[in-house]
Amino acid sequence: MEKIPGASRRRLTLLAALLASCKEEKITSIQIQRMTGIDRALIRKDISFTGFKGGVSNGYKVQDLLGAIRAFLRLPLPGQKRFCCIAGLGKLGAALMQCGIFDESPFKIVAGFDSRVNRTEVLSADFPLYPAAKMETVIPESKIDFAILAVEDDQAQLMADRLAKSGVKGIVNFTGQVLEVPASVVVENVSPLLALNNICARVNS
Amino acid sequence: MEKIPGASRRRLTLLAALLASCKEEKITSIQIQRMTGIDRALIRKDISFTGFKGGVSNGYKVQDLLGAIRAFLRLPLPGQKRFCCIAGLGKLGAALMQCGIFDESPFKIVAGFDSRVNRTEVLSADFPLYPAAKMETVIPESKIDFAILAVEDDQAQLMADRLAKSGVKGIVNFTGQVLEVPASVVVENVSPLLALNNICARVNS
DNA sequence: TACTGTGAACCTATTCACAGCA
DNA sequence: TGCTGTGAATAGGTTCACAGTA
Repeated sequence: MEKIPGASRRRLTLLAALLASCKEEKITSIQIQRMTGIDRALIRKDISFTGFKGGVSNGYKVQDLLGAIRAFLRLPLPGQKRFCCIAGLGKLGAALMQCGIFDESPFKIVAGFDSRVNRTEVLSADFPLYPAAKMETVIPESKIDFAILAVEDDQAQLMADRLAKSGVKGIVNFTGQVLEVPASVVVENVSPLLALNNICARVNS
Repeated sequence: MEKIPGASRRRLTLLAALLASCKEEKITSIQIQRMTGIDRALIRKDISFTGFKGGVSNGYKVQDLLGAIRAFLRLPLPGQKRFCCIAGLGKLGAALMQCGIFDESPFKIVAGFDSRVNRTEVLSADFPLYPAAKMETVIPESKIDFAILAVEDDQAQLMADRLAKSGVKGIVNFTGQVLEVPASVVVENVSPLLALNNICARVNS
């Protein structure tokens, strides 16, 4: 992929999510500005990075633009499942695996891990649950690329180390811990506590 | 607060989280670089924005630095609870309210809302659960500043509108929807799907 | 007319490089 | 020596302004 500003990449990912749920046939940069708060010139600039030139005087065709962004960012399509696992099957991890948000998505949970045997035995899912000790073998065998980390904070770094060692490329971090990972692993922090703190810092500034 | 780069503010919030769980007495910018991947010069620059000058040749005192960052960003301390609510008591919302991650935090969930009466009646929590129709009265009365949005995607914008109208200052958005909110409301997107897509975009770049 | 696409200007953010200090 | 703190240089990101187009 051609090098684009990291900030543009994040906005384009967000724009793809927005377009995916857009009911209209066409959309303009001004409408996108209203929906996202991002300046319309910046939106057009971001779109221009993708090489998409389909815009005409009354806006972009939603599906075409979405396709262009997905292709440019190499975002997975719903048909091309990427395999994920959940590490940590407490209340939150169990809810994530059961709540169905991945159902229509390009991501498929194919394994769950917990260090407590009773969790993997008590819970049921339409994919296998393993004791955490099996991570190093199951993750490569099941071709798992991404992990959702939902363990207790005090186990977070330990599990992140094992996920990294097992070869995952990315971790969605629900824990409050800041994870130290090799450069080959990317982390997205989605801790509700961190998010609330970020909100406080933004509100107070 | 003096104006600082938005990127610095986010990093300082992350640094505060890291320091809060740091067991050592002192820490250097190089150690922080190792733990976070952020360049050490940038870390020192960020710290200098807070006005903290406590660093000496063998690093920063962790507690002092943490205090300085919290004061500068006006982050809440565990003792000064900020009141929050959860909107959407499905599997994910219910797990968030029960999993205890807010227990030791400066955030206290004081209300839950769901548009389905059976959810508010079936679930139990140590704070009251209300039908969504009560949001506009309960939120101001209970002095709720922040909301955790965990409804189904198709209700997300509707609920965000009502939260905004009820006066919340910030929304932690667990849904896959991009929310359109007034400028007075800040949104932090923590959708696992968006996070996974961001990871894909970063991995492929 | 109302939009897109984009060079150029401007502003923000990051890195460098080094003085100052324990 | 090994760190912090910070001005200066560079790189990155955003906004402006306008030509081009349906």
